[in-house]
Amino acid sequence: MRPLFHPAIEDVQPEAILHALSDPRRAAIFARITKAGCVEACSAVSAVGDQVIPKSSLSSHFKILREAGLIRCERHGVEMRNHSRCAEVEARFPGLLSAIMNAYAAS
Amino acid sequence: MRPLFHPAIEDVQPEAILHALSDPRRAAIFARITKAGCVEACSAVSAVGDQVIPKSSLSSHFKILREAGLIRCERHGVEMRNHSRCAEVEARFPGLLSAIMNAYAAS
DNA sequence: CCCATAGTTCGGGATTTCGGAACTACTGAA
DNA sequence: TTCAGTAGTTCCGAAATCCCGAACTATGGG
Repeated sequence: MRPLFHPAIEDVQPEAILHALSDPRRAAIFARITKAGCVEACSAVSAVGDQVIPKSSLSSHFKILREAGLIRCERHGVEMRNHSRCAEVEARFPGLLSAIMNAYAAS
Repeated sequence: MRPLFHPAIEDVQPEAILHALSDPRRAAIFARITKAGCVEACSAVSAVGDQVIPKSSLSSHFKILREAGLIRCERHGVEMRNHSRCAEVEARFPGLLSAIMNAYAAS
């Protein structure tokens, strides 16, 4: 399997990050990956709140997060490990991710 | 003319703000309104960069910014005055708007 | 092999966005 | 008061995007 595309941190665009996180389900997925020590399988987040997410939708959510530069995905056997790129993104856009996650937590 | 709808600051949702600002043109419009002492006519931002924005599109951009709680619009004679709600939003979601605007400025 | 599991891709229906044209709201001048 | 001009909104069809079930691919264990 060919390795998945990940943008270099300097190619990461604010609009892509805002678009990715403007969906509360994606924001919740990203928050969970970031909190969970930066490693988790995709299907581990098969539901957000009480809402079940079909796996085709889930797959596209992960793709959007990945292409926005928010997560890094690599296959380990049959499952995927998802690492948060939180630290890299924070270095490039200081305060952005923490402010967004705080805003969701406060709402 | 009936007054335009504006959400109360406590009803403002992070996803609406992120969605509104995930479009670089809307982000540029918001930045301009915020910088320009919080007052400006809609048609004063008829272009962003070298890209002309048709007025029906401009109207919908302003509507999205307004309904997201980012700006306050009121008619004064034939034109509209747009005030940034930046301070209110910063109070509700500390650091959010400044981080977003900095990210755009840095990219 | 064959099966089970984890994700991806495909397809087409629902939703959203875009922008030109027509419309409304307001002002000032004749 | 009527007319003309300016500022924005609404309408509507085309284009783009989102959503999710079904089919498919990739991997590992019997």
